[in-house]
Amino acid sequence: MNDSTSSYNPLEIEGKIQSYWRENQSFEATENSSKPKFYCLAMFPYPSGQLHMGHVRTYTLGDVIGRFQRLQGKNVMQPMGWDAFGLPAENAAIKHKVPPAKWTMSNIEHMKKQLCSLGFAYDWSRELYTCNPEYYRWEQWFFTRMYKKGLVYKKAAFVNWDPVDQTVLANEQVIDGKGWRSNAQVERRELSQWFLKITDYAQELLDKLDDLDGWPEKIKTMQRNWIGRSEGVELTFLFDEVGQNGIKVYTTRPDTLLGATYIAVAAQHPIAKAAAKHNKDLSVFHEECNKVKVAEADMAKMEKLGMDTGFKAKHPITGEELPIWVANFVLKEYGSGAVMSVPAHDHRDWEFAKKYGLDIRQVIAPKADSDENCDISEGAYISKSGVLVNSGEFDGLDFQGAFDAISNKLIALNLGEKQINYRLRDWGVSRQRYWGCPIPIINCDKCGPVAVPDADLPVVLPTDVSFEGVGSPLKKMPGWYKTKCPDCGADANRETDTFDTFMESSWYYARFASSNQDNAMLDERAKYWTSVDHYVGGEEHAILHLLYARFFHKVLRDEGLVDSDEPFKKLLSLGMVLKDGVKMSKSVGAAGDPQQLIDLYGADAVRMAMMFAAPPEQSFEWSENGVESAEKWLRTRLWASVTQCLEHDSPDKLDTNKLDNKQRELRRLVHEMLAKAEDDYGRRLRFNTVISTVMSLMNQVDKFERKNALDWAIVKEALKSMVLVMAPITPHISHELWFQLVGENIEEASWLEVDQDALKKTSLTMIVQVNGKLRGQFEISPDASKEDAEQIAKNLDNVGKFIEGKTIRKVIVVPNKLVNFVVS
RNA sequence: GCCCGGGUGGUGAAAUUGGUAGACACGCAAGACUUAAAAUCUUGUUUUCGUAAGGAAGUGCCGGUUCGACCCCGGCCCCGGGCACCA
Repeated sequence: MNDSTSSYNPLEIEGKIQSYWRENQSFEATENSSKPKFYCLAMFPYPSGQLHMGHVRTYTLGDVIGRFQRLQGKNVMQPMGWDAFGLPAENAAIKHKVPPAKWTMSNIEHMKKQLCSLGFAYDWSRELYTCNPEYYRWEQWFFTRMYKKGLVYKKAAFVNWDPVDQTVLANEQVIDGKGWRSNAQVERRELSQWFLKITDYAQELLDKLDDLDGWPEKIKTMQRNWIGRSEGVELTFLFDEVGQNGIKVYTTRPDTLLGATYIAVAAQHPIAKAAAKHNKDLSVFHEECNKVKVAEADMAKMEKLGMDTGFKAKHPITGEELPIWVANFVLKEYGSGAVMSVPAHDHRDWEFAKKYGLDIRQVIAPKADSDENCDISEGAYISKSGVLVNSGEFDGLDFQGAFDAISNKLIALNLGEKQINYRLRDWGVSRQRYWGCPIPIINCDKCGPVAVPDADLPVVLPTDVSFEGVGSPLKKMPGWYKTKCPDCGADANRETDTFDTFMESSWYYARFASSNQDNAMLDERAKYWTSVDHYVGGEEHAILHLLYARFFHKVLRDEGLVDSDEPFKKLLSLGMVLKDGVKMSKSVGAAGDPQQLIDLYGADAVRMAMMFAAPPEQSFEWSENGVESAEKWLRTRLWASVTQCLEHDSPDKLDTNKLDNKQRELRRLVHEMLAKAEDDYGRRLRFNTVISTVMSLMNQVDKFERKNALDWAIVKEALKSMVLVMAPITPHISHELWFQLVGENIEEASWLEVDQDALKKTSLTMIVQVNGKLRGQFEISPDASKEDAEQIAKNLDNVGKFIEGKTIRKVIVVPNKLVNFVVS
C-alpha cells in the first residue's frame, strides 16, 4: 500500500480537529464584529433519541451554507437547540416507565454527541431546550402579553375523544377512526380551548409573502392558498324559528344567488340541533356525524350525507321558501356553519342535489360566442365567464356585473354586506396533554380566566410524575393546580392544558440571540441577529410551522422585541430522505442510523455522500453505498494528491505570462471551478454539482503531466482551490490539508478570487444541426463572426451529406453555441 | 377530496436563460499488478443497427407551440409532501 494514502485516517483527524474547534471556541459568535452578520439556522430537532439520515441531511446543508458564508467574510452564527416538548416522550413514558423529562434529557445528551461527531460549526454556548423553565417562562410571559392585547380568546372546539382511555387523541393516534391503544371508536367532543388570533394578521401574512424574495415560489404559493383570501358577500336567509334571527351564509358567488335551491347547515348548527330534538332520525344522523376524526382529509374523503330538517328559509331576493338540510361536510368552525347551495354551479352541491333529488336551477349560461360545454343534467357549470339567465332583473349580466348588482341589492335590503374572508382559521393552542408548556392562566369562579402575573412566572411543569397515558397527570395533581386567584385572592384552579408545541418553535430562532438573558424574553442582540438570513428545513413544515413563526415574529415586532417584519429572509426547503419509500422520522426508529457509517468512514465521508446524493429540494432514497466511495475519493484522490504535491518544490508566485497551452488550460479549469462553486454555493444552493465539478477537475489534474516546478505550482494552485472549495462539505480533511498547504487555519481563510484572465478561452466548440438534428461540430475562435461560423459549418463533410440537393430555407446561428440549417 | 411538488440509463443524478441529453459518481464487464485475494489503477458502459465511420430511437403517457423542447402550453397516469392535535 502506498504510504501517502495509508496515512489518511479520518477518525483520528476528525477527533483531533473537533477538539481544536472546541478548545478554541472556533464557532462562538459575537455581536461586535465589523463583518456583516449572517444568521444561519437549521430547524432544531425533536430529541427522538437518535439522529437519522434526515437530520444528517438538514444539518449538513445548514453547516455547508454557514461555513461557505464564513469563507465569504461574514460574521456567522449557527446555533443549535432542542424542540423538547411533544407526544413521543409521553408514549415512551408509557412504554418504558420513564418520566418524559428524564427520557427527553437523556436523548438530548446522546444526540448532542452525535451532532458533535459530524463536525458542525455550532455555537454551542447558545444551546437551548424548550422544556427548560428558563425557556418556556418567556413563552408564558409572551402569551400573557398577547392576552392583554386581545390576541387570545377562548372558545369551544372539537377534539378526538377516546371514550375508553378517556383521553384526547392526536390525529395521528386515530387509525381508521379507532383509538390507537384502545381500538375504540373515536368521537368528536367539544372542549373549551384557547385560541390565538392569527387571523388578525391574515392580510399582512399574505401581503408580506410578496417581499420574501428568498423563499421558494412553491412555499409561498402553498401559504397563499392556505390563507385563502376571498372576496364575497355575507347574506341572510330569512328564518325566525327556534330563536334564530335569520341564517347567515358567506358566498364568493353572489351572482348565482338566484340558483340557490336549499341551505345546508353543519350537524352542530343550532337549527340542526333544534330539528333533532323532535326527530329521531336526525339525532341519529347527528351522532353519526360525530364519529368522524377531526381532520380535513377525513372529512373530505367520507361519503357526503345529508338529511332534511323540515325547516324552510326564505330567499332574501325571491322570497321563495328553501328547504334547510343538515350536511356532514359543512363545518361548524368554518364561517357561520351554514352554506347556500347552488347545485347548477357548484360540483359538491350538484352531487348532493342529485343524490337527494333536490332542485337544480341553472342561472348562468355560456356566452353566445363561447365554445364552453354546459349541460346541467351532466354536471355543474362553474365557469365565471358566462352570463346570468333565469334571474329576473339580473339576466344578461356577466360575473362582475352580477356580483355587484346582487350584492348592492342585498345591501339595500339590509340583508347582506360585502366581506373579505380567509380560509385561515385562528390557532388553537390548547392541548390536553402533560408534556408541554403549562398555559399560564388561573381560572377563578368570580373573575374568570386570569393571566398569571409576571412575578409568578414561570408556571413550572412538575417533572416528577407517574404517567399511565390515561388523561393528563396534571389533572390528578391538586397540589399543583389548586391556587389563589391573583385578582381577588379566592381559591382558584390553574389551567391544566398545555401549549401546542408549535408555540415553542415559533420564537426559538429569536431566543438563540439572547439565550442567556435571564431578565427578558429577548434583548438588543435579537435585533442584531434577526431576521435569520438563511433558514434550512424539511418541506413538511412549509405551512404550519413557517406560518406560525411568521405570525409570532409580527407580534414580537409589534411589542418592540424585534425590528424586522419577517423571521426568515431566505428559506431552503428540503425534500425527504426516504428509506424503502418511507419518510425517515422518529417513527421509523433506527432505520438509517448514521452512527455506524460515521464510525467506519468518518464524518467528512458521510457529509460528502449526503451532499453528493441529490440537490437539496429533492426527496431521495438513501443508500449507504455513496459513503464508502466518498471516503475513497477523499483518500485516494484528494489526500494522496496533496501529499504527493507537498513532496515537490514549486515557486510561491506564478508568472502567468510564462504558461504554455497545457498549463493555461488546467489553470482555466481551476478558475472555472472556483467560479462555478461560488455560484452553486451562494446562489444556486446545489452542492452536488460543487462536488462533481471538483471531481471533474481532479480527473484533469491527475492526467496533467508534471515535468518542472512550474507544472507543480499549477497543480498546487489546483489542489489548494479544491481543498478550500470542499471545506464547507468536508471541513476536517480540508482543515488538515489546508494547514499543510498554506500553514493557516482554514476557519480564518477567505474564498479564493477568480482570475478573470485565466477564464479566457482561445477556442471553443460549436455544434452544427440540420433541421434541429446534430450533424457535426467544429472548433472556432471566440471572436469569429457569424458568417465565418456558418461557412465552416457548411463545409463539414457530415453536414454536407444532409444539405446536398436541398434548399437552405434558413440558417440560425447562436454565437459560440450552434449553427442550425433549416432545409427542405 | 383539496392545495403544492416530482417523474431523465441497471442505480443516484447533470443539463443554470428553449440550443450537443446522460457531466460526476455508483454498479457491472474486460484488462493490469498479485502465487492468489483484497486494495489500487486502466478501458468500456442509454437502447438499437453497424467491424467502423455513421444512422435510427430515446427524458412517465398523448397531443401542441418552435428552426430547435427534459425545459413552454393543454389533457392524462403514477409517486411524494401538506390538510390545522406527529413534529
